Amino acid sequence: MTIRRLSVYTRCLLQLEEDGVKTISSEELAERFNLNSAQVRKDLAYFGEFGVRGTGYYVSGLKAELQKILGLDREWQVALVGYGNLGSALFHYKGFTRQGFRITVIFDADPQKAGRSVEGVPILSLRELSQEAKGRNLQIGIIAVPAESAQAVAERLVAAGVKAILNFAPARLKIPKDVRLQNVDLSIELETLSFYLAQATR
Amino acid sequence: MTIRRLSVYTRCLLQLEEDGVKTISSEELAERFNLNSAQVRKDLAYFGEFGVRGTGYYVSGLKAELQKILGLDREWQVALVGYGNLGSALFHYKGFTRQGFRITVIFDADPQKAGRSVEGVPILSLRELSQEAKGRNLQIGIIAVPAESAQAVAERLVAAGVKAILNFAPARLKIPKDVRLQNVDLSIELETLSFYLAQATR
DNA sequence: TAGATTGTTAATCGATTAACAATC
DNA sequence: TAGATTGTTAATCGATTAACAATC
Repeated sequence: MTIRRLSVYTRCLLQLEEDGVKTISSEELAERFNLNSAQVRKDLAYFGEFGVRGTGYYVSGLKAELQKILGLDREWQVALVGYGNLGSALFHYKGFTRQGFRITVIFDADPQKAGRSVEGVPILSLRELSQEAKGRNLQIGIIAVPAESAQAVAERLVAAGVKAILNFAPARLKIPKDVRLQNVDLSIELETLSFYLAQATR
Repeated sequence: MTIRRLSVYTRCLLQLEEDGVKTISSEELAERFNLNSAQVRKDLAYFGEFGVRGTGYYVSGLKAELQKILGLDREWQVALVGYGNLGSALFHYKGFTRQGFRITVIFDADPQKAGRSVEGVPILSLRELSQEAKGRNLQIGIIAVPAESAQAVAERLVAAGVKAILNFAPARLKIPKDVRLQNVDLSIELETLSFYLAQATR
């Protein structure tokens, strides 16, 4: 949860910097997100003494620190697996590139797609993932394939040396403990909403 | 958090039912998700006495109860706004329909798309959202448009009577308190991973 | 120095877990 | 009745918040 908040702070600081704001207090920062100022200070202080008593935090300084902590000060090589609607949407989403996430290779099972390339990024055959992925120094894998093939894809990504996986397939992946897995489960999000609606109409 | 877990339990029970399993104990259920059995019992007991001491929970009975609690025993009318790559991916994602979420209308700003229809669902002009949405009894809106237009879309959805919004745009939406908002933020997910990677390589 | 705001300690709150009487 | 497992109370843990000395 702290990390998610750091991510939110960072985006806010980027905006503040653009707006020409030089310093910001924990109080102001907290206000923007309905958080507690003590929580903001604690989140930040955990990673170092970034603030100046009586003044607050220097926007660009803090931004740079947080980017470093979040690993946003470097480029990450990302493999996208699955180039259907979702995969395509993720590939074209500009927010990723802006932050140093570089999708350098795409894999897809469809022979029609494999062999082509989009915006200079090659689409390779899914079956060749294991060989093709090696030597590319991939750190992150994004899984955007149907649930059935997700586990197999995950295993190949792990074999290719990927240490972090973002999974959009509605499947419970089993992967080694040293590989970090982040699931995005659309059904859970929708069901949270329908729970709320169901409660409201009773 | 409890609601998210209920959602997970439900999916598990569906699987168990298919597998012909009749009863399951909180212990077994907990094991599957690395949870504590007391937590499972507490989550369930909060909504009623669904278990049988000495036996556990009847799979199909509990499934039905949870579906009712989560509002999955009825159909929800969903409006999808934005029919780009992401919107299209969401529309074709079968997981939604399976659970009673019916996308009955799509809105898009592109005049090329407006007027067409996909799988019998009309794509209407975004500008007409306010009028067109009325009378359709929409309960849920999914926002899959660029960040710039997200706020305007949200306001129109609210005006059309939508009480729950699932937002994929990287924007902080301001909406009335009685409307439930669920954000899916892809950047935060990726940044959580890059934080982990950055830590690991130090 | 006076005012502002941090970093941090102590207090509070909520969520998770352990333990067990109730009961099938 | 004996064994199993629930629902629930009490204990524990972790995260959030309040308070304040340190200090710019």
